[in-house]
Amino acid sequence: MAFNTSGYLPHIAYDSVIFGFSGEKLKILLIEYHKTGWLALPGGFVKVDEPLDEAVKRGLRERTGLDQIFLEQFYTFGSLERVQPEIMKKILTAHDKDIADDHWLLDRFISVGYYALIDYDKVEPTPDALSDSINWYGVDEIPELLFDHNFIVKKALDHLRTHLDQKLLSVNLLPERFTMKELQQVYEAILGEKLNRANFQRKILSLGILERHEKLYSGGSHKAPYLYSLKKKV
Amino acid sequence: MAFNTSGYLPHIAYDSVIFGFSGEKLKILLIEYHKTGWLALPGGFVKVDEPLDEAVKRGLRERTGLDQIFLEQFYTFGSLERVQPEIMKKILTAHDKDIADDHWLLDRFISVGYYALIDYDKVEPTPDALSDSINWYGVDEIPELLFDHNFIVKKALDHLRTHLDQKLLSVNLLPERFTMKELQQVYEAILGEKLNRANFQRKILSLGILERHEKLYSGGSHKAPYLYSLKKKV
DNA sequence: TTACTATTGTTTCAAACAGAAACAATAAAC
DNA sequence: GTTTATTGTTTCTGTTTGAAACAATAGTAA
Repeated sequence: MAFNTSGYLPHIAYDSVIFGFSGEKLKILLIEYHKTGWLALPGGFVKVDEPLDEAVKRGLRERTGLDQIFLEQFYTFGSLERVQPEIMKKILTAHDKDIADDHWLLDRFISVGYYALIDYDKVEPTPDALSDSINWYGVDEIPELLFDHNFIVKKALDHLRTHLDQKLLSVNLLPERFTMKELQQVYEAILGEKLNRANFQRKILSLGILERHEKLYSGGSHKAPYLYSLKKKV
Repeated sequence: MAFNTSGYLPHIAYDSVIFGFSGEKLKILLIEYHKTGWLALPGGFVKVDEPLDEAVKRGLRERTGLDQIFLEQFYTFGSLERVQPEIMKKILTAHDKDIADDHWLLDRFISVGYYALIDYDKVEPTPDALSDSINWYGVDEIPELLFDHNFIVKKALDHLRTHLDQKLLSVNLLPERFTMKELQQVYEAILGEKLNRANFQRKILSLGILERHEKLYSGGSHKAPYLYSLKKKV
């Protein structure tokens, strides 16, 4: 075990699965590492005197520019298979860093998985020091990722699907005001199946947590849909 | 940050909420620390080359003597409020250990919460080196616990309640063969409310995952109930 | 102005489900 | 046999859900 003067807790990391909805598809953000072209989830480390949640928010702010976003922890990954110091070493050396064999980043890490739901259109994805680029990928066309990140994405999607309905989680993927059709599209993208329009509207409205606003005249030659927003808490 | 030759990962712990069902009430195991009388969840640490899940199983085996038990991770606790080195120091010194101020156990810990469901009657609770005793406490009469352990118990119960139905989780709290009444009592103890007998039977049987066996003649002067078990997977 | 079209909001109808109560079966005691 | 306590099943009713039809309406085009 290497001594570590980085200011970060050793052995502990987080990975975030950042979901956005593009208008038709559910997507997540992936970073591409310098030179190697390897893809992975955006993640980071926890400062020694920083709450875990706060560390994840910090990383998200740096990556997306967004604050106040929906963020939830879903699982902590602590297997041994996920430990691959050779990979980490290559990433670091590709970035022109000269790394000692006992550098703390080459140690074993246990990683806490978080997922975020954000308004796709409000984001300016920003790479960090180690990554060339950060881009959106549809959840049904995720390429091979480093470490156990494909597994992490799968777990995040599972979690999102089973908790979809609590308090209309999914509105976090839309702008403040949205139409019923947009909301249904988000549901369909997450669940990966078509839903019945009439029943969807009935079910969502029966939750009683949406507020109906003015109509949205889009210019189409048909009835204009209402805009909705989440009811403010009383 | 102190250097650590213990063979355990620093800064990472787990806490386990071990549920058992006594025939009427849902209970959990709590340890009492040497001399101080302080109560806490049984927990432990992860060896440097040990999978997280394995570490928790190991601890459970030592505490309960049981292997092959139902175990699930539910949340990871990483706030700063949970860091209380003074408390940890008192526990260790009460145990006649002379502890340096930079001992690794006094550092900040992030703790992964697991819960286990076990057959109450099969367990011989066993204290560890630091604890005097380990005993059952009804979930509605949990005393004040150390650190954030009351919060951890609450989160575990929440998680158990919302996931109760998946694959009849709760049968893990009963012996292999059980009556419908016993199963209903487990449900009632977990949910904290009475359920309708006829509807419960109908709902559970409609899941189609129980096998019906011979009747259980208890000696009571009334119709004998059937015994059930979980269907083996095909 | 008046059809016409595309889309959205609402209603209807039947099937499935859930909650409460009644009914039926039965093991042991008297 | 009769009685009693408990368990297994059915019936009745009201509610929810799924699929389809119906109604409303914003623009387009004759």
